[in-house]
Amino acid sequence: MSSSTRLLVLGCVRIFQPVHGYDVRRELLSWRAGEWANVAPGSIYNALKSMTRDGLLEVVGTDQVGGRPERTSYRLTTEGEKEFQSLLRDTWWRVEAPLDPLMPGIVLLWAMPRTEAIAALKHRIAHSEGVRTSRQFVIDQYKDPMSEMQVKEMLRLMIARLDGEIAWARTLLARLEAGEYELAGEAGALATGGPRAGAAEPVPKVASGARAVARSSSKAGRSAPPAKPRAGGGRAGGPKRRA
Amino acid sequence: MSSSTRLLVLGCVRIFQPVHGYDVRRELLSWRAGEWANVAPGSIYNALKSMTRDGLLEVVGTDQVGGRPERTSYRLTTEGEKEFQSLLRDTWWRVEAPLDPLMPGIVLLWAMPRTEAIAALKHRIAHSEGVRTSRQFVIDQYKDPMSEMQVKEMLRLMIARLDGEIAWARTLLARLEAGEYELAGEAGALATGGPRAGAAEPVPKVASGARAVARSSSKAGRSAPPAKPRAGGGRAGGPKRRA
DNA sequence: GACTGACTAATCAAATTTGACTAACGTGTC
DNA sequence: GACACGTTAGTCAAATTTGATTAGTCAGTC
Repeated sequence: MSSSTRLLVLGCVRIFQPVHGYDVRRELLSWRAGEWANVAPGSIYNALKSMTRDGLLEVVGTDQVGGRPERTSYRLTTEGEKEFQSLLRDTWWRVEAPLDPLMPGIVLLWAMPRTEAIAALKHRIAHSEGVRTSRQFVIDQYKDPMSEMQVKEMLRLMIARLDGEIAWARTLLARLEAGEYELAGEAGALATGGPRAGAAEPVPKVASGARAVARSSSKAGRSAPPAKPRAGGGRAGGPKRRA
Repeated sequence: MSSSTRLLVLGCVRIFQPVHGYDVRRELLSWRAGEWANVAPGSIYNALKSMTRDGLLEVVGTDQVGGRPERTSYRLTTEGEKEFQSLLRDTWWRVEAPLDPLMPGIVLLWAMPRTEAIAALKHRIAHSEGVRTSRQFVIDQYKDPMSEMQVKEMLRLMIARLDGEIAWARTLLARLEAGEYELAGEAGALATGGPRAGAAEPVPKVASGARAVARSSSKAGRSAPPAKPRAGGGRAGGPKRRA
């Protein structure tokens, strides 16, 4: 399973050990972990099992109350404690960008009419501001000193990310309202993305036109299929190409 | 598959149709889609197949060059075009928080020594600023007018999110340096998270102590296992509990 | 006292994801 | 020409994820 799930389950067992799966599940769900990590019921029981197989957890025993399903209780092994420390460290030291559900939308934004894009952006901004306010409100109201850090810092990070997204959305909104970019149904924009104009040329084996898509710092020298330039002169999957 | 993958593959086929899987794969990988969405080779071929089964795509034909594996070419059906529009719309109108790999770290931060937490935060800030600069640089250098929007806006959103995270990290850093919160090995903090002090009480069935973890706006009234208060008085999975 | 609805504790089939692997083909080079 | 190396095109077993479903318990209520 993903290292997030491993860390979360390991951490949860570590706190409450010995615990059984259902308790871990309730705990994790009470953290709203389903909203920022992959923790569906099945994932938890699976994590418990596979980490037991890997020697990170061990079964303390099983009990049964009435005719209910048996409960299996787990606790960390020494290995598990090591792995927990290691995963926690990794999480904090490795800087990873979160998987962003909006990215695909951005890459394909040109396929939307400008009016809708503008409307959607306005909606996103308003919505995000609402969520922002509500989160801030929770922080301000929150009094339990015991879970100060976990809850408040989580909320603060959420707010910070929201702020970032709101700022970006405003900028893009301004650009779109100013007529920047070419969206669906405009000028030379392609409506359905059918075979590109100019696709007549039989895609000659050009040597290696640079295709600078998000050429960032991290992970230099990947061995993945290197971008091959397409007919049309190294476009990055863009829709445009005047006929 | 996830709707991100569906949208991405559908969008890609839509642009280049008719295309075969390998081309979609190369294109998506050239978008660095693997970094912000689930697009491994297998996922793409699977998406192609299952969307064909669902009637969103149709096979145009197959060809073969020499003794290489056969290539199957796909294009959108009318259904597929509708689904594409619908997914794109959804992506833009539904405001979803990205799955954040740092959240588990925050929830479990108390299990780390303060010195390491501070060091890690400093490292994160420095690293993020570096990435930020590099992204900005790419934007400034980027001249291809054809893919202006896709590339630049993606980078701008990444930068905006980074800015948010950096701001948050600075704040938390300041708090930690000021001695706020109780981390591993400090005062009444629990070292290993073993059975809580006070766990002697056999977890009586308390009625319903509110357990306000990230009680935010969205999704009121979930039917998920509602937080059951634990022995120890409604702690939110926190580590603390003075003996 | 039967019924309703919520809670407990998982399980399982189906769908999805991963990424190493295959196997033919091209190109350069010694 | 033999060999290394990268590319093309996709496959497949294994691991993981999903979430509906099972099946019994319990508190309230009509």
